[in-house]
Amino acid sequence: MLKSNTDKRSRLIEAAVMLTYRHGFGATSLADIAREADVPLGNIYYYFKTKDEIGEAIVERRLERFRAFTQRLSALSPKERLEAFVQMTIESAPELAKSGCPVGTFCSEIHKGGGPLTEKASHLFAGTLDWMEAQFAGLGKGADSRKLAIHLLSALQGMSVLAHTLRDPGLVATEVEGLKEWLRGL
Amino acid sequence: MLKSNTDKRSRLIEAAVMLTYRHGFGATSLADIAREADVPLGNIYYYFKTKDEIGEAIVERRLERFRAFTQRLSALSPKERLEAFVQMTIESAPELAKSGCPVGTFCSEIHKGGGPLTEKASHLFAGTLDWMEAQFAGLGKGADSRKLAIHLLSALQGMSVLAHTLRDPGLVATEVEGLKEWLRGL
DNA sequence: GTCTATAGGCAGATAGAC
DNA sequence: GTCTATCTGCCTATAGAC
Repeated sequence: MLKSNTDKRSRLIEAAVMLTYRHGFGATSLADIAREADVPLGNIYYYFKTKDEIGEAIVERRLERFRAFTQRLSALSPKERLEAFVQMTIESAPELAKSGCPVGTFCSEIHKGGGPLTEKASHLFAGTLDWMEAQFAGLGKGADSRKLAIHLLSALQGMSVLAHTLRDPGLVATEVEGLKEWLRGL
Repeated sequence: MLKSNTDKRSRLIEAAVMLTYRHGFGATSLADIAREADVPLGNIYYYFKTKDEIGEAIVERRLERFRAFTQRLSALSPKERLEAFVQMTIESAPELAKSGCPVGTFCSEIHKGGGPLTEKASHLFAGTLDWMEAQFAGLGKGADSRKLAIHLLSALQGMSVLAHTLRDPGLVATEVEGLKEWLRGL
């Protein structure tokens, strides 16, 4: 019973993560999520009281994924970790061109609403920035670390917006090459 | 009769531009636009057959504004024009932190839908890129001009996404400073 | 050209049987 | 815990009087 419980809940979140990434949070209906997860519409409300609660679950799932990803980099040096992070964006260039950055597009959309989800969504960027800052600090960048983290994330976000809007995955490789050179020169 | 006609139509577009910028295109209803423009709801359909047609009008209005802006820079040198462009983002830092880049957030949202508006919205970025490319070409950058244009627009978009999501207008000044230095060094 | 009233559909959310 | 049926409200779009 607990198993099927978490199974369904997890399937719902996974479906919500994917559909929201592809079509946006507002454009994804609970019926869409239920169908994708193969769960009856009304049953969603046993797991989530409101649609916004699903939004919170999406944020948490993405945070978990991010933590899992950075943990896999724990054996590397700070500089190698940062390089691995930007390398990841090259590998996901096709998805970036199709739907943009999963974190950036979600945050942008949610922040236009101004509702209670806004604060929760901010954690996604804040968490990424904190991790990047820690890597730059590990590189000996001291007080500049935060600024460098913002600069790096900003560059990746801009690249994603353009690759998405111009539907050009090749743009990712070009911009990332410049970023890697920038990282090496630090 | 023609006057009041264009008046109303123009008021509707202006209201749509503003509300869509603040809350997103999908989250803005025709009723919202009608109320803001002080036009009865049903009367919208005399000017626009569908909501998507309002989206197209939004794109066109923004393109006009962009052309008007670049025309005001015609007396300057190519480098001064680019500097004026990035300077503009500093002046609009408060709005950027509140609602993001008007062009970037609109394009991001529309591109998730995949509808017929998508192509139209692309013109916004394409037009900006073409203009930037022409300035870099005027600087003697030749074949590198397109890449430089993409890099500049990408940096501005990334900055906007972060300023928006972190609600931090101060971030704009910091990033633009780096961009201005980059421009001077070209 | 302008406006009111409303159709028709789909969204989020709930009730209640099982 | 699960699922069907349904409520309520808002959305886009239309009909039709003026």
